[in-house]
Amino acid sequence: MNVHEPERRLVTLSDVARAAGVGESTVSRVLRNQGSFSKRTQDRVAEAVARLGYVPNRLAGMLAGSGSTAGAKLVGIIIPSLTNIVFPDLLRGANAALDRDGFQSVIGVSDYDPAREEALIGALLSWRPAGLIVTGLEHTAGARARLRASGIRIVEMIDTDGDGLDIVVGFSNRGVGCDSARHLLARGYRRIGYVGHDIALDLRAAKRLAGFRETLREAGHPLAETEIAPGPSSAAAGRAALGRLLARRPDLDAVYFSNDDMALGGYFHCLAEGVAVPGRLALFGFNALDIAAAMPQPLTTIRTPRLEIGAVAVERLAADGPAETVDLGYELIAGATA
Amino acid sequence: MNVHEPERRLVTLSDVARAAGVGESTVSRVLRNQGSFSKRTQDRVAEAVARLGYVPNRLAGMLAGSGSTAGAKLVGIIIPSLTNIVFPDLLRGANAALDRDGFQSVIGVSDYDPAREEALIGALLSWRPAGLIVTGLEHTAGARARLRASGIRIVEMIDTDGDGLDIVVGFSNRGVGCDSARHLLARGYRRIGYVGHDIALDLRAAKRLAGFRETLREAGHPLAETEIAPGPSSAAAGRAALGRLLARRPDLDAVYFSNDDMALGGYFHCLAEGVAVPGRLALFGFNALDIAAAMPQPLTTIRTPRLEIGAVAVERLAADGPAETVDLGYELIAGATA
DNA sequence: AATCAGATTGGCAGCGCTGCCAAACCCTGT
DNA sequence: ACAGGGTTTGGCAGCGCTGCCAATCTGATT
Repeated sequence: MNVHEPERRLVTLSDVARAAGVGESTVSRVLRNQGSFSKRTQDRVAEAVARLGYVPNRLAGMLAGSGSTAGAKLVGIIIPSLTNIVFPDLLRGANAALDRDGFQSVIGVSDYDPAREEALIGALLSWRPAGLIVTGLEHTAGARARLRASGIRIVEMIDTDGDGLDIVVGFSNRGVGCDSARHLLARGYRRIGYVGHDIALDLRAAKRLAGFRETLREAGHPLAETEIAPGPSSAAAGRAALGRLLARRPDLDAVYFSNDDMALGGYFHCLAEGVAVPGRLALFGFNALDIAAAMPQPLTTIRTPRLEIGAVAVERLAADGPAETVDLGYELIAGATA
Repeated sequence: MNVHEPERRLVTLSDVARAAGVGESTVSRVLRNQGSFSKRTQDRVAEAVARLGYVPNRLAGMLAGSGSTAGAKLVGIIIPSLTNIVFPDLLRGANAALDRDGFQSVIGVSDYDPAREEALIGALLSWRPAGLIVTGLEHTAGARARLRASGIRIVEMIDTDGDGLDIVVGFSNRGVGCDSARHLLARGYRRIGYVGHDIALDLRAAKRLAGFRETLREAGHPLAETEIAPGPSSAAAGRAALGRLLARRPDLDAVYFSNDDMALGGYFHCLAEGVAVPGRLALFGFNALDIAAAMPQPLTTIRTPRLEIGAVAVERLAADGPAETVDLGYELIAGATA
């Protein structure tokens, strides 16, 4: 814009060194509080930093520091979506642990698209992170290859039903489905339906459904009917889908939802249509959203350790233990709807 | 771990150059698809990249590229929270635009703490981003100084009620409060209360309340009573707070909530206690969450252009227009609760 | 065959910081 | 006054990549 602008170069570490009358490495040591230096030097450096408004350049720092022990204090995180509150929760858990350990994070959102995930993996690896946290166990062959070739720590979170590349932190989605089914059976429900969202997008939901279905079948009361809403989960989708399901099968006495969003929508349908819950129809969700607990009748659902998963994922990345699967479990919340 | 491990150095650009039998700068040009090179060279480079599994080092790239025109394709984003779906939505909008323009983002979460925001600004600036997107207009003096000194583009999003540092993208929260009040007045409600969450944390909510309160006062029907739930907004907090409010003032005929989460909780309270909505009590929210539209009676609320705000924020960062305020407006959704 | 503009290409100096190592100091004890 | 062991310090070579510029090559033109 202004041709005469003196092309203000940003303040660099060597500017600080000059201003403080010390060497560059001394400034570097003081700023990282590493190695030894006198109090006097420290004060002079601090003064110069403040006076010049110096902001360290992490890019340069990480570049220079790489290759050696110190390494990058950076982790990449890939989640499939920001819309479902579950994933921001994972980030929240991870963030807390990240801050504690002085790490930074770079985040990628795959929109449930495996190809996009693969691309994101490449993008994040190019930051040379100390580790990568991805969601789920299913990845394209290319993604798997890249992760393996990267040579860094990998954490796959949320799902423990399958083989992981390195560290896996989560719980058994299959188990969730089984336990959900057992609960409904134990309460005496027999004509049970399922309302889900597009399962191609959400492999974990598919695993829950598989466990649920199998448990019902083994008990001799096979899943009576399913209704899949197109697109991602939402209360609106759940409400509409339950409507369609009941239109086809008015005899159902319980419905299992792919998650609480859908279940909440189902509950709204029941309220709107005067379907007594759980007398006439029982509802069962998944995730234990805060909002589900505030309903007039608290939703019966499964609490998943979302924050813990994020936190443990980061911990394991930082530590350098062996490859392993950490099952954080889940908890059935017996609400008033089933 | 393994002492004998050949200290596998990662593949670098010069390895690729050697493998492809071309110069480093040629590889660089091909990879960035910039400058000119022959088809044959391109193929050879592509082959070498694939064979060696080369992953470019962005750190080095950005370091080298800085100082010149090209500059960093990186923006920093600071939001106060991940819990409230509003902020992930902003990220979502920003992400879409970011991808389109080939930018990467680094995200910071301030937990509504101004001091933490200031620290995050420092942390993000050290990535030498092309621009920074922050939330709201209120920052500590130190934060403001750092932003100004950074010399990069700054976007403050969501709130247009005040002076911005550079670019401001959002809507008038004060206006939202005013229009909400006018709507309730127009519908004939006179004994109006307010249910909010900790306002020290959420300056935007405070501005809405101020506009709401003033409009009511001017109309001669001042706000009858307020109830502030401690902590962040949630359905549970809204439900409990409405309970307390009505216990004190059973005569209220309408309640304005700090947002839809709180309003949803309020609605649940009404359902649970048999308070007729809107006959006995009208409810008015803010944000137009998807879930609010799926309620048996759609919530009357205000739709905010969250995705657009994120997208426009990024666009303005990338373009280099003048400092200005972009008001994206909002829309009153007349539901069935008020 | 010589000439010339334009297309391709390679070499190399940094970008700002950290790691390594030698140099300079600072105290003791003798 | 001098050696010996720790504490501070500064110099400088990279980290891997891009920008700049000169060198080389290409094909068409004269």
